[in-house]
Amino acid sequence: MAIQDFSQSLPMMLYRALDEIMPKFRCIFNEFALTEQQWRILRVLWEHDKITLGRLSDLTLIPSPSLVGIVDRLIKANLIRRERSDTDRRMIFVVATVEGRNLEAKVMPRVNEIYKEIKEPFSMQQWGQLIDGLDQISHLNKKTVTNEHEE
Amino acid sequence: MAIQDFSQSLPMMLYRALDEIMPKFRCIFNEFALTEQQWRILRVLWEHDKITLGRLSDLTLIPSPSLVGIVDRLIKANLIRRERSDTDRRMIFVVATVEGRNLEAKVMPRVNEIYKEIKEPFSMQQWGQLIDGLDQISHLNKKTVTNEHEE
DNA sequence: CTCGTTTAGTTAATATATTAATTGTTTATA
DNA sequence: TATAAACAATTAATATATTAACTAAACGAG
Repeated sequence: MAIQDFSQSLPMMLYRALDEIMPKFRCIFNEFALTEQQWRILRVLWEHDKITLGRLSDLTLIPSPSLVGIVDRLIKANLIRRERSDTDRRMIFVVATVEGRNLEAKVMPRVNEIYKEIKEPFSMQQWGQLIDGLDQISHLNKKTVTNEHEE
Repeated sequence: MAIQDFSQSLPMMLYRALDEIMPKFRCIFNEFALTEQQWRILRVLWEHDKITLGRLSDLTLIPSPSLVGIVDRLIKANLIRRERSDTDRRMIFVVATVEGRNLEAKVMPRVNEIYKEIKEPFSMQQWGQLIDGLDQISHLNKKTVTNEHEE
C-alpha cells in the first residue's frame, strides 16, 4: 500500500536472513577458535593453493584494510603465511600452512551439516529462485543475466 | 556437482547482494552526515514516535551493545533524545527531535529513488519470490510459513 | 517483606568495516 | 629514460559487531 514498511525492505530482509543463519555457523567456528572472517579466508585457500591479497579480498568480500589485520592474526595462529611475489614485488601471496589445510577435514563436515539443515525445508525450485534472485541483485551494475541455477 | 563452491553459498550470496546495493544508499546517507546504522534508527523512529532501546534493537537489527554508542552519537547530533520510563525505570525510550523528524522529507525521496532503481529490472513475480525466500530463511527456527508476498 | 531470578541497559575487550590517505612498485608515455 | 599515472598493499581514524560480564530495577515464590 504505502511505499513500504522498513522491515520488509530488501536490505533489512537480507540482514535478517544473515542474522538468522550466521550464528549457527559462528558457533562452529568458535569451537575451532576461528572468527567468521578467518574462516572465509581459509575456505578460499582450500580452493586455491596460492592467492594474492587483492583476489582474496574479492573472493572473501573482506575489504583490503580489514584483510591486513585478519591475515596477521591467522599467521600468528600458524594457519597461513605471506609470500611476496618475485615477478611483481607489489603483490603478496597468501598460502595455507599444513595446520591450516588440516582444518578443512575437521570443519567442513560440521559446516555442511548446518548448511544442509538450512537448505532442507526448501524445494529445489524455491532454492533455485532464491539463489537466482540474489545473483541478479549482485550483478545489477554489470548486466541483466537471467542465468539458470545449477545444483 | 561437488557439494558446492564457496562463492555460490547462501551466506556469500547474501553478503554479495548487500555489497552491491548498500554503497548506493550509504552514498546518500553520507550527504546527510549519517552512517547506515544511524539512518536505520531514524528510519524506525519515523514509523514509531517512541520506542524502547530493546525494541529498537530488534527492529534495526543493531545489537544492543552497539546501540548505546550509536544513540549517543545521534543525541550529540541533536537528532534524537533519550527518555527514561516512569513506570519501569529500567526501560529507556528513544524519541526523534524536530531536526530528526525533519530529515525524513529530505532523505526518504532519495532513498526511494535508489530502491526503485534496484527493484526495477525485476518482474513482480521474481521480486516476490526473492522476498518470500528471504522471509523463509529468516523464520527457519520459528515455523515454516509459506505466506504470500504483498506489494 | 526478602531473597533468588529475570530483565533492560550498559561496560569492556577484541575483531572487523568504512573511508581516506600513504607507501612502495610498476607501467605507460613523452 | 625520466616522469606522471596506475596499482597493490598498508596505515590511520572512526564507527560498528561480537561475546561476555556487569549494574540496577522489577518480579515472584516462600
